[in-house]
Amino acid sequence: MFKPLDPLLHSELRLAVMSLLISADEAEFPYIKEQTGATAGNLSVQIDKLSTADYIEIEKTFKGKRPCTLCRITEKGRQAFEDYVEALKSYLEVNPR
Amino acid sequence: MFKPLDPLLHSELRLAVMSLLISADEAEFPYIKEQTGATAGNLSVQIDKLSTADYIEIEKTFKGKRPCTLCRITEKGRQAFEDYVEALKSYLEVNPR
DNA sequence: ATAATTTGGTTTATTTCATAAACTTATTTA
DNA sequence: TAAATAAGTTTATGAAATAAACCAAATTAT
Repeated sequence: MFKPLDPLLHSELRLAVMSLLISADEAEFPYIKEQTGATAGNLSVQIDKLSTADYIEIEKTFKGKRPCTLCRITEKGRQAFEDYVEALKSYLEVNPR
Repeated sequence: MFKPLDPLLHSELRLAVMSLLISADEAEFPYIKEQTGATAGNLSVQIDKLSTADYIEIEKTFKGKRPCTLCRITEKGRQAFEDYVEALKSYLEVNPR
């Protein structure tokens, strides 16, 4: 009846990050921070978790002289997001009985 | 960009409970337990929270000689659920940029 | 009849998690 | 060169989800 919800995605901030990355080739840490309204610390932690799960990949580069953290969604992440959305539907649709 | 998600509803079990009650006049504790696969303890706690927030109302009756806990969604709960679904969409829709 | 089991939960404890606060290092700007 | 800003990371804390333990009444088995 109710499909289990991937706990890694069922989190407001991580879901927002994934949502951003789904429709962007890549995004920089400060951009994600601004769009989500998250604090840097919280964002850092959540990005770590997504990265550890291989839902996203992190590239540490430089933009001029400043460090720049680039985030990209992986195929695994894309799939997980799709599955999550699918699972959510089982909660949101009105189930006739 | 991302609408905040009502933390009371952004919980797998509470969302499942609300989802059940949205499409049922009323439901008994054991039925909800069975449908959600939750343990009685967890369900009891989560139902309490929904009830404290006036998202659902609890009626303690008897079914023959046995106690029977009946749950019903309130108008406030129905509205909160709708708002939650609306907010969720901001995370799930692919945002063109 | 009474002991064991089941039903229908509640209360308490534990573990995880989200978030914020504090800190670090390098770079600009005043 | 001192202060402020940028770009994060690490640590600490408070809340929350879940499970485990518990309780009372009713039913079933011996």
